[in-house]
Amino acid sequence: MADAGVTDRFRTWLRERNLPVTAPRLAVAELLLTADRHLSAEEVGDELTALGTKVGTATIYRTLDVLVESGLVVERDFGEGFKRFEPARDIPHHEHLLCTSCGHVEEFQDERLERMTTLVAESHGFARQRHRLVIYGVCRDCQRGSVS
Amino acid sequence: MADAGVTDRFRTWLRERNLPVTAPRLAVAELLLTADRHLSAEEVGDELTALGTKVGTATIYRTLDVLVESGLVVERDFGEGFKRFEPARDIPHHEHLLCTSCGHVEEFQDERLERMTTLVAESHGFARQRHRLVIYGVCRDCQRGSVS
DNA sequence: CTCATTGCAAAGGATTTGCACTAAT
DNA sequence: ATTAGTGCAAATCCTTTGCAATGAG
Repeated sequence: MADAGVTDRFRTWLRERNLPVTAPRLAVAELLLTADRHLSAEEVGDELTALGTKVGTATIYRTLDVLVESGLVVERDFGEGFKRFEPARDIPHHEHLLCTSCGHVEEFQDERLERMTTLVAESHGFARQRHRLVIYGVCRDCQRGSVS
Repeated sequence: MADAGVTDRFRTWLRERNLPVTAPRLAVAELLLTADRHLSAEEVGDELTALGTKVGTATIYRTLDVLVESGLVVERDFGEGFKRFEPARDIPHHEHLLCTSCGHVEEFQDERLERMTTLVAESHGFARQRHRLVIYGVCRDCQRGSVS
């Protein structure tokens, strides 16, 4: 299965700096790197428990930090009161659409945004570092049926 | 002084729905409505204490809720781990620039953003509700001198 | 063996809530 | 008098930290 390869980058990254390659770390990494959704720390824990690979909360948070540091995972804050994590794909920078009804997240890109934010920052005397755009709305599915 | 008039809108709003017009509420409202910065709940409390008008934390949060409900104040989340509040001015919608060094906040407008986000949302099947854009960078002041 | 990681439980920061008490109308 | 608001402390939510036990290299 190709999935095994997903955690290899993390394995390598750990070995490169003589950090222990442990089962909990690999479990979190594999789950997150193959995830198709933007997961919260709690969700990561729940999914792992469901998979029979229970990992302590502290370890989850600590591993998430390591994954973010490794650059394999990106941390997101959509103003929900907690953070979500997504695998860092090749996409250089992308924005998010968040369904305020079910929490579903979609992504999109817009190069104009990059230029626009740089110009705005400059005109205010700011040295731009990054930006964050989130569009809130109701997704297709939620617009239809009841979301019980 | 013209400042007194600032809280009148809040007074009226409260009276209209038979809600008690209390000293703590007016204190929070006056401070916030005349603020020139985006304040956090904690800052509101500190400033009030400094002014000799100490208000309990719970009351501050409860009053902030009321103020937001009244539409006189707007709540912002810049991903700092806490919320900030600003008086709702006439500006229909504006974006923010946040200095990652000192926390200074500046605002700007861009009508194109409104249109762009609506189009993007539509193309993804989302019914757009609102959006949030924050540009992070280092402000002019922080780019110079040391920020001790 | 040695040092980093793990897990649990306690600690933290921001915000909320329960409740007896006080105040607005 | 009523009814809602107030402050305090306890409680919650998400996340971090202390520490003894465990495991990777």
